[in-house]
Amino acid sequence: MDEWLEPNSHSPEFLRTIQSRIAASVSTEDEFGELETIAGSDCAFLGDRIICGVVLLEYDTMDVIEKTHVVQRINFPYIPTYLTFREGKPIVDALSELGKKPDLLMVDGCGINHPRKAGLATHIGVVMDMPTIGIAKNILCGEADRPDVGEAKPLLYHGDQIGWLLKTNKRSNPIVVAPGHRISVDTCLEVTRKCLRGYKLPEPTRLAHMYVNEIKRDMLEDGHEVLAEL
DNA sequence: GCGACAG
DNA sequence: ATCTTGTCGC
Repeated sequence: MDEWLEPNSHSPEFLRTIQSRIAASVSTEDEFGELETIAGSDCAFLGDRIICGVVLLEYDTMDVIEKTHVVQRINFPYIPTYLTFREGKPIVDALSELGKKPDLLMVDGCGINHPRKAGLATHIGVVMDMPTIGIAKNILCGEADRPDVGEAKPLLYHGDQIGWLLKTNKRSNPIVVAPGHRISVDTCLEVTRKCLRGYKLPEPTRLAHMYVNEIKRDMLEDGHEVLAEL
């Protein structure tokens, strides 16, 4: 349903209806085979444009296979719990430009650790019917104890575990890891840990973040006349 | 009613 | 997310 990423109405009631349908379709079971590739996505902003990039990696080595990106006009404001309607479409478009679909997508944002169980990673996972994991730098909802280095503490919400607070290294604040779609709470942590290379963020998301910022830098140097700026 | 609140 | 240099600490 195209409506689910670019709603005709921006009324909170309508948006919540879409999210409740997403939530009704989420699976937190491990529904995927052996992982050969994994992709990460992230977005940057410049003027009235959103730059979305996707980096495809080889799962075993974390070697980069391919990168794709799209630049679109921003068509929705940032409103907590409605991030999907701002970054969802661009991510799906950049993802569709990959020559080969990833076995799993790591998204910068929440998964089921969302007030209505429909974070960005979950929304994209359901719409694209693919396994996804949400990687956030801050908690949107839920509570958890502070993990020690290398440790993960359960993120609880209404008595249920919806993800983890993971401290990936000594100098960084813990990150929030949660299932997006077609993956369990335990497995999303396992996969995320295998993608760590000493940095705060797992490689898929970290490289996607660097990628979109490179593009943004290039846009500022070259033809910035395309931008509406202020 | 007040505060919190992914990017 | 974005505006931005240096600086404290391991």
